Amino acid sequence: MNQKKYILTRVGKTGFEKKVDESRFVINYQQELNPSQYEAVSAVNGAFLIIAGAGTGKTRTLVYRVARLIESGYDPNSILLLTFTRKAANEMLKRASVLLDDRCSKIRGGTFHSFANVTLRKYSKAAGLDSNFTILDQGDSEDIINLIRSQEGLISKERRFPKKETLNKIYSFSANTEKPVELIIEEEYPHFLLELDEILKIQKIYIDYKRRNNLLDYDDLLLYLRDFLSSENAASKNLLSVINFLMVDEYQDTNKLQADIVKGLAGHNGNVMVVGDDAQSIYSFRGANFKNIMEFPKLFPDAQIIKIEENYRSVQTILDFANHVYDGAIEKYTKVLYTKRLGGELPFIVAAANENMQSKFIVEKILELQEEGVSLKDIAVLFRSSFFSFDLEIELAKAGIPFQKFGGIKFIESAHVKDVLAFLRIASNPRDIVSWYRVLLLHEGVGPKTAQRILDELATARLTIEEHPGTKKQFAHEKLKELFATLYKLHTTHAPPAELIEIVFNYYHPIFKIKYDDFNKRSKDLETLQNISENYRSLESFLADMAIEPIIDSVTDINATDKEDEFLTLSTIHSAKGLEWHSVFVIHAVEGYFPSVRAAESLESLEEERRLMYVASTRAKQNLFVTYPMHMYNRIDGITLSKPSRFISEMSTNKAQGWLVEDEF
DNA sequence: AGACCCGGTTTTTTT
DNA sequence: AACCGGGTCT
Repeated sequence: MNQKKYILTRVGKTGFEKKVDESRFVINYQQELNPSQYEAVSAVNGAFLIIAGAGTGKTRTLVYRVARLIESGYDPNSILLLTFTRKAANEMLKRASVLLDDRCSKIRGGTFHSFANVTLRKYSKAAGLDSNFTILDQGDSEDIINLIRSQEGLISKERRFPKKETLNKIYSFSANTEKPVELIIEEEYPHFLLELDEILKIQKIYIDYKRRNNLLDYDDLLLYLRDFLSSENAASKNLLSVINFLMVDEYQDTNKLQADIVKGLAGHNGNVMVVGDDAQSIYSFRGANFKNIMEFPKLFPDAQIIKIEENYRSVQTILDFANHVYDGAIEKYTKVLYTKRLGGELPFIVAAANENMQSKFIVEKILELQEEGVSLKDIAVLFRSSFFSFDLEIELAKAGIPFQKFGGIKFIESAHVKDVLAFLRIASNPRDIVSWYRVLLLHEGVGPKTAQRILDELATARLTIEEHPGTKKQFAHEKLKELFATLYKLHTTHAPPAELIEIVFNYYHPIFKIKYDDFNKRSKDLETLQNISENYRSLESFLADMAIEPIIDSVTDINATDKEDEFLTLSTIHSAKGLEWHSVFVIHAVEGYFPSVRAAESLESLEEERRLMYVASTRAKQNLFVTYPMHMYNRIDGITLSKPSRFISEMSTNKAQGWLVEDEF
């Protein structure tokens, strides 16, 4: 293995790969790619930063590089492709397989988090973990923090103390940016500076709590991975010796912690290619900073920079519009997007009398587009926040237009799904206290206090999963006997997840019916959960995927025509990242909504809103409609006149056409 | 004391 | 839809 690595390095340094005989490849790379794409694709050894604007064929470039490396004889298993979502990873693997052959699907790929999960379970011992650790989602983390917060007696009216959401955000931001909590509070939450000691104390208890109970939150996955990679132990060397080529997509949205992981994964041979676009950085709330992409050469001093500027996606009029949006940015790196797709209609800026008119306009326009032969799957409606689409969803349902919504409340976050998963999580990891708490609270007569007492008993091992509390006088609830018996059965039955879910359902069903008035609607979600579980053989992988991967959205979001594959896409702009459609609507372009009021506080966040508009408008290939309601309802003032978003009011008149929709429908 | 019920409030964005 | 706070019931 070592010998091979040595030879490869030599070839790279002598520039051998530049004289490769192209005819030995199945794919004609030079012909199918433009010169800058080709330069990126044919790169083999070394560090590369690819700056690629929207729609310039980023994915294409990565896909071709994978194919070329494999054609060149490298083991697919030695290529690791980190992407932003599982969807993106699968898409790339699929495209690469079509392009070349099935070898392409053998490469390693996924998100930073999913890669961390797989790696940490495989090398759990070396990473200092139990292999059956439970992954906490954001809600779980908040629940634990809240529990600690109330135990510490920090909830009182006189004292203004950060809420669980805020605490979690502070800790997470600290982990992702690698800045101390103290600094985060100074910079972002100076009003909590007086509470610093308590905030740090809670963090300490939280960290300790997770460690004791075999729990990892999202950030821990990355933290443990980083530390594992930088540790000098045999296991991590073993892993690194296999990974020969690292590729990272959407690099502009990675943060300091992820940059360290990149360094840890590629530091041993320096073979790394990252692809990104500073103009599309929209994840600063997760600690990403668009300037980080420019720091890449600091991480790998020999890095070569390749720019890809020709856009293949959109017509020129849409690019002009998008470029104008981005022109307004204060800090930017010059980049010119151009296309050979001249012509195209000017983007529309549509003012509707009110929100409902906006929805009706969109429905009307979609029907028109369909008549022109545009398929529903080529149309998307994008928005800043997921609740902006509520009114539209109703109108779409009335018009019988099937749609699927991405972003916003997810199937997995709904209370009833979390209930079921909690049972399974206890079965997998009896030390999963959050799940115990959740499950205990489902029972009549058990509230926070009783649940906490039972948890204390469990923590001190005076009570175990096999010993129902009915034997202890203080917990003489008949119901709990049955609960413990069920959990014990789940814990000891080694069966596929689908069978275990069956056991949970039997127990949970009566509770479910009492707890939720709308149990009929919700039971569809449970069916879906069971269907998903059929695909898994082990409980652990099922639970891990449910925590990390954005599986599917709530069935309640899908219009009656369930299995239909022709549907309209409704999506938050964040979830639309990397995707494209023939026609795109961007709704609610109103000051206070997009850009959001919350962004008004700082220049940086306003800048990010601008990039968000840039991302939204560059999703469109042929038609772009930016709409806004002229009147909006708000609880305090009733119906008020709204102000169009600065991103459209500053648009020069030759870059868009204005339309007005009044109550004519 | 602790559980439970009601009603009002509040929603950025994601792993 | 979920969270919080306050008031009431057991």
